[in-house]
Amino acid sequence: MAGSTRGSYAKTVEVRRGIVAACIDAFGESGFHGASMAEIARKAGVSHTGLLHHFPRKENLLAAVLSLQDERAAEYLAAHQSIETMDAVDVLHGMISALTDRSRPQGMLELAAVLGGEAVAGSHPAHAHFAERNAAIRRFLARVYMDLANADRLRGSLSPDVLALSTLALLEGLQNQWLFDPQLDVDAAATLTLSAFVPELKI
Amino acid sequence: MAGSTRGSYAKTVEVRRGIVAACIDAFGESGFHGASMAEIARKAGVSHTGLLHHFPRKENLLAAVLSLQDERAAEYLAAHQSIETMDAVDVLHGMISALTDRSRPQGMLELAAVLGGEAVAGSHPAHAHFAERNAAIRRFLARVYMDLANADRLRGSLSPDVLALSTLALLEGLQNQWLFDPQLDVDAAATLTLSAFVPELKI
DNA sequence: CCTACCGATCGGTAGG
DNA sequence: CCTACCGATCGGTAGG
Repeated sequence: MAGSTRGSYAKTVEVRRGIVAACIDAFGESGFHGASMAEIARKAGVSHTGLLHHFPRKENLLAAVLSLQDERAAEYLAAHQSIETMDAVDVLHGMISALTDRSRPQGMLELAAVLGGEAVAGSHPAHAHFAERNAAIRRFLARVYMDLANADRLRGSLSPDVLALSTLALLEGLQNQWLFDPQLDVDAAATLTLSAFVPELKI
Repeated sequence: MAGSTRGSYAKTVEVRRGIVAACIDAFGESGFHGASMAEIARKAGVSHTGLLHHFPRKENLLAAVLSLQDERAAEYLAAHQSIETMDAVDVLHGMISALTDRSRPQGMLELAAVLGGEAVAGSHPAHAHFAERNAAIRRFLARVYMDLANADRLRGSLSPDVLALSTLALLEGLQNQWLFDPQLDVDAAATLTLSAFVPELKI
């Protein structure tokens, strides 16, 4: 009957969710190449072959994790109002406070940093994904800075494109430094540094 | 006789050098976990077991590569005058121009970026090494900025420590962005951004 | 004939 | 620095 069918589907969804959660854990800890299918299966509480039933290839796990990241990012933007109605300075503040936000579901943040770092390698299966993701963030930030420039809320003579590139580099770089040394106050460093270009960011 | 002994040593040194060069290539392309011992042996022109004769464990290869990096960095500092006699602004210029310097021996630069990115993972065998290396660079940069502050050649109110942290984050972040998109003019972005704090850096 | 898995094991390759 | 291998594990697949 329909009930049992729905039950089956529901269980599949749940198991797959658990597997992806295990991947976030495993990839965030050891990277894509450093994590093994066996380790992921163990963390997810399924057998090795059970894991393969749901995700026939290791790269399918990577794709699922990257999709979830994109989904979460879209949800975040939707929840925190649309980009259109959000003030540019609030956008920057939001990106900065996300640097060390431990309240984010599980280790999504560390995962992004670890995979993004590992994907610097040209042959990494997620290299193209992060290249496109970085370009998208730069385009987004360039619009933010363009808005600020048009409203005369920018200090200095740097172009929106240069500011976008340097901001992304600074934030990603600070996040990495923080993962190497959680003692560092990278939120303050980000705010103080960017306030040289966006005075309203002060404090 | 002494001659043959010397010959043996010379060959060992040469073979090991070739193996380390192969590692720079392989690790820079695929990362530590992504590269295989077989691939490294092939690149170095030795057998799998020949490789294991010189480096019994994969992590020994990583250690050799990291040592060579440290050695090269020390040579660089020695060649470009001692830090003491070098002007602070020239130091910053040098670090910026190193970002995309293709003339550096082989792929030492990409290697550093790929391993440094991969080592963001807490369980990575080079994690502690890069944590210490980052801390050393921050200490060095803090001294550079302290010198500039004492000579009143700094703009703004950021502390040397914050400037050091943000500078390292910016430069490493820009290097990563450049590896994802070599079209980007990251040297200009670095110079323009840092010139907000060090006016003499202009152009 | 589907699903959600299992225990066992494939051929090949990892580091050693 | 080679051939001949190991115990374990890799990603992936067999039948049920």
